[in-house]
Amino acid sequence: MRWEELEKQPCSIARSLAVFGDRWTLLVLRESFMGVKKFADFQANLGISKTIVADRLRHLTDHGILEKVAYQKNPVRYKYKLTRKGLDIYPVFLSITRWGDTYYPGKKGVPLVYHHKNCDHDFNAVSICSECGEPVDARDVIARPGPGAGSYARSANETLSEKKVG
Amino acid sequence: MRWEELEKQPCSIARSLAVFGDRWTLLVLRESFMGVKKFADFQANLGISKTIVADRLRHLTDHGILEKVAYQKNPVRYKYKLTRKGLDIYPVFLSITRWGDTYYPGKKGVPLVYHHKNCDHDFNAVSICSECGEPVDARDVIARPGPGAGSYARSANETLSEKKVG
DNA sequence: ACACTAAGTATCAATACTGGACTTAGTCAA
DNA sequence: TTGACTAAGTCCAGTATTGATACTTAGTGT
Repeated sequence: MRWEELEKQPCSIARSLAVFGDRWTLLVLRESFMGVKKFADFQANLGISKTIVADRLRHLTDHGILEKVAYQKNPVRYKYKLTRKGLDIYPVFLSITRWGDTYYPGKKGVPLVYHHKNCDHDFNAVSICSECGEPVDARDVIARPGPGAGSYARSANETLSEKKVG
Repeated sequence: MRWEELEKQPCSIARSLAVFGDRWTLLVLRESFMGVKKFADFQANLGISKTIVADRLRHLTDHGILEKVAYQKNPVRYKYKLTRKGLDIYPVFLSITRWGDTYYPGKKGVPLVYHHKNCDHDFNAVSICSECGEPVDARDVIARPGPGAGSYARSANETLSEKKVG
């Protein structure tokens, strides 16, 4: 399977990963969420070559996740800022952070503390069910084909029609 | 920066991505969450070579995310099941799904519908603040160094000490 | 004229991935 | 009792993709 084929799969995970599911793309996004905006800063913080930075920034810009804006003229210089579409990826990073904090906190504790301005508390992110408001556990979820499923075969020794997640 | 260096960074995102932030690893995990357990099914569903499947399953097993269990003897056959540590990655996939459903739902609607057995409703995942219970937006979060931060330099034209996310 | 900066590109070497053959330990069918 | 088949892999060669180094561009400052 190729990268571009991913985009066409009837699966929101595959389609999302086609957009930002690459190692460096995810790290570039992390930098964005940390407030980094300039090409040179992305490169310096990540310690990777300019080729990758340029490629990933272009990719994210093409997909409407970052916006390239000139912040000065003569010579023209650019910054990359998150669009609404990009900001909406934040829950993914909160979830990743939560998992990392839980299983790899380090000897002295977590590396970063996240503070919620609205309620003025340090917090963790919790994934809840939109309907009942309870935290969701993988074992309590069943995935069924939706209206956009189309017909495609998979195998897991059961059909996809009623499959327990996990 | 190399893959292994990622693991040592004082950042839960970097450390988590070192474990599962690879394209194929993420897709293997998706299959796991869809109920796939057997080597041959991972390979068939993903349409990738056995070499990669073997490599990624070993990687996930080594990191305690999947568990390799013999489900029969004579001849011995194995299945790969999610551990608690693995199941706890589920919120990451819920968040990815939510984003994909929002921005790439397809013409006919979402490809998969997720059903919460506990409340018997189809649902979406929402990332909320553990303290106030409100949905978290990237712009409302500030990241500060935590107890495990150590001293390391970054640049974003500001210090890391008080940085708005986004 | 020369050094310097931010933001890139071009070239080529390193790495990751594919596809096929092979392995192992067993079953089933003729 | 040979031959075909299965699941779960390994190994190897060739190809495709990725990434690091050096170069480019368009401007400023001295």
